[in-house]
Amino acid sequence: MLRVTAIGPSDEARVRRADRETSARAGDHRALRLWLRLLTCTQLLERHMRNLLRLRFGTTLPRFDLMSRLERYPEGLKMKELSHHLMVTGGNVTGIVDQLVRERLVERLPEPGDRRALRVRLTRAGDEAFGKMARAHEEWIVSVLSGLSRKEHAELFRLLAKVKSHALGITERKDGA
Amino acid sequence: MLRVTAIGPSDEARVRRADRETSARAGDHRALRLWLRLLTCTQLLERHMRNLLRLRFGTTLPRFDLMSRLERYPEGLKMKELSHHLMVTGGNVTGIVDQLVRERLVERLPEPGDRRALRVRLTRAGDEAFGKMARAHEEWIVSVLSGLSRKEHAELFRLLAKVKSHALGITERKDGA
DNA sequence: CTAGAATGCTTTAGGCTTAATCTATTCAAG
DNA sequence: CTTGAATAGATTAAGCCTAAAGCATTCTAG
Repeated sequence: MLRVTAIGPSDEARVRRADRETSARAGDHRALRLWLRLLTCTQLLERHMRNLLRLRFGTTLPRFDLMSRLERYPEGLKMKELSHHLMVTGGNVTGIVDQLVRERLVERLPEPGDRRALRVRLTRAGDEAFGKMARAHEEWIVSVLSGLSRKEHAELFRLLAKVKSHALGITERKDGA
Repeated sequence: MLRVTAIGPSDEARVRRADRETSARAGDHRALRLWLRLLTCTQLLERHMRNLLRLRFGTTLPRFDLMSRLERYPEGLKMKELSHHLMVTGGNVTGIVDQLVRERLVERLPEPGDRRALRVRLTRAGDEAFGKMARAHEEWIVSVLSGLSRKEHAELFRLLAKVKSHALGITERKDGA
């Protein structure tokens, strides 16, 4: 029941694949197809990264992201700041930091002027562990995106910026209609 | 500690936002920045959709996705096929179908020639419920992606296709190095 | 026919994520 | 100073998702 219509890679590839966006119907709106493709792409790459992080380093993407953020702030970040940077809820950050603290990769320090707040920082061990992972991670990303020319990279970057800023404009209105 | 260097929207927007990709350092590889932007964009849109589905219809994106897939196959799909289409594990599909069955939106039917397999199909109620949601969903998508011209849509679509096919080539190799 | 492999699905354990709620602390108005 | 609102973080309940293991059925060599 797969479409055999037009564009795309080899026949084998078309048959082998039947993911979320491949079989969008002809009548579907352009925007819908674009969204499905965006979603598929991201999931594909994200899954690839998750697998590699798990197999090579026994860690997960959220843990890696959090450490990656801390690595840019040697003085540490408050929980609130972390949750803002990572675009996740505070409760989520609490859980991930808990694990990393257990593994001695990050530490919670009191925030001098505010007894409510905590400052989270990479430990020395965390910094070292992150360094190794970051180098590998960047190689993986470069490799998985190497199908595009430098020019295409730039164009994709530009278009995504536009999507992002327009979406921000919409989602920041309190209701979404 | 935010970069105040170059491109981007207004100053307020730059300050207000501090998400995952905004503060990538100058030395980071192009590919890394592109990946972070792709991730941010997708998450932004995905979160928007999740919120709308929850607020307007009391449902979730995975449930919507599954029903959306079934809607294209009136004769139903086997669990295996569903998990392939949705790019998730079989166990995951089992759980989501369980819920939808409880809500009488889909039904499991025996597969005639194979007593191991099950065929999952929208019920009449499920089909009606999905119709309403799908119309709203498409409007939301069109709106959130309306910042791009028709030409830009096409270009983004093309570039993502390239990313996707290259990534598929890589992730299909058994190891990722 | 009959092992043994493969397949379709479910179950389990564990991690991620959210919204909502709670506690402690800080801030601001009177 | 005191009261009440706001803020920082943690906790809880529920859903999503995965990898791995398990069960039943089907297929395939011999």
